[in-house]
Amino acid sequence: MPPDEQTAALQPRAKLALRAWLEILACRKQIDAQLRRRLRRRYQSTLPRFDVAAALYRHPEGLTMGEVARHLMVTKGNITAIAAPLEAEGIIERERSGRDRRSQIVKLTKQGRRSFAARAKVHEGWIEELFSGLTTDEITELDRLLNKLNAPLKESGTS
Amino acid sequence: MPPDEQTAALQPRAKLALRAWLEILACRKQIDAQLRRRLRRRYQSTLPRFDVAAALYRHPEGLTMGEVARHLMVTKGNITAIAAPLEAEGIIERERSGRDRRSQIVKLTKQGRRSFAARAKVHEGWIEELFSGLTTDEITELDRLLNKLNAPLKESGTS
DNA sequence: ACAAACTAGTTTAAGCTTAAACTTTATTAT
DNA sequence: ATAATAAAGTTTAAGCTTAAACTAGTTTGT
Repeated sequence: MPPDEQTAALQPRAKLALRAWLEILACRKQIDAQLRRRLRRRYQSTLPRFDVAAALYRHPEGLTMGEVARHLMVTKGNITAIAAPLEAEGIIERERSGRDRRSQIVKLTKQGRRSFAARAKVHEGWIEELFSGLTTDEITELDRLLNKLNAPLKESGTS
Repeated sequence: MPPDEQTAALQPRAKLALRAWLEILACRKQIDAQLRRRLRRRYQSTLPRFDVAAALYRHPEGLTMGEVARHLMVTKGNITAIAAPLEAEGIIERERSGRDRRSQIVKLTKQGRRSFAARAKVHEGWIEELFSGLTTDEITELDRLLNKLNAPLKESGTS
């Protein structure tokens, strides 16, 4: 049998998708590495901790541990692990929920809000810098395509 | 000072980029989770091991440990860790390089090539399925945008 | 009331990843 | 030649992440 009849001719779409997937991985890895390095050098902190703080910043009323996990699309056990150092640093605080004694409400402390607000501005600048290769229209289009790609995948949630 | 004059009015581009970045993270996480789960269920294996095998499959002449690390954009220590189980499973083999005795040439074993070829076909099907939300043209455009985003970031390499 | 089923959060074990220190071998400059 | 420098790969410590088992508290069906 001719070796490339099947792989090359019949599946161009699969190859394209594979290329795009590898490119998603590459972009994510590069940007992630940059952000991690900068967070570490400048704040002696990490990206997962930043992400938890970001979720709580957007929800001043507080979130349960499980809600934080859902927002970040990770397991609950992961949040347990990240919350410990954040609490030790005085960034977050937890109180037992009145209505459900298994549950606890996690919030940023006053100090945590102040410190996150400052870091978020800096972080935004980093992102803009890392996206400097694209025009504003291209960024918009990229966001649209990624949203469309992501939409059908959202059904199966992390727990 | 008015609180939103700066953040809202002067930096729409940064907000767009931030949204796109979060969308990259979300897509990557969803697809990654799907692939990991399927590799585990079907082959009792992992994505990092698949990635190492893929790099070696594309280079039948063999690669040094450092070259594998560069292809995968991870540290050399990481490859050391992933190579151990792959070697134990009989997927890869290593031989000391003649010209440089620090170096070693890593290759897929015959069995490793056979097994990877089969898995790669299945994997490609999974990717195509996970990209079913996009048209072929959209996938092409997505790939183009990600390439453009990635290009300037490639300068600073992992080691 | 109360047993069964469920849910919130933690713990555990395993694997991935990095940065930095380290060992061994090569290269370079004198 | 040989000392300084650099490079290949490994090791170590720390942190992230998941899946699965577990604890404690809640809800549901009878």
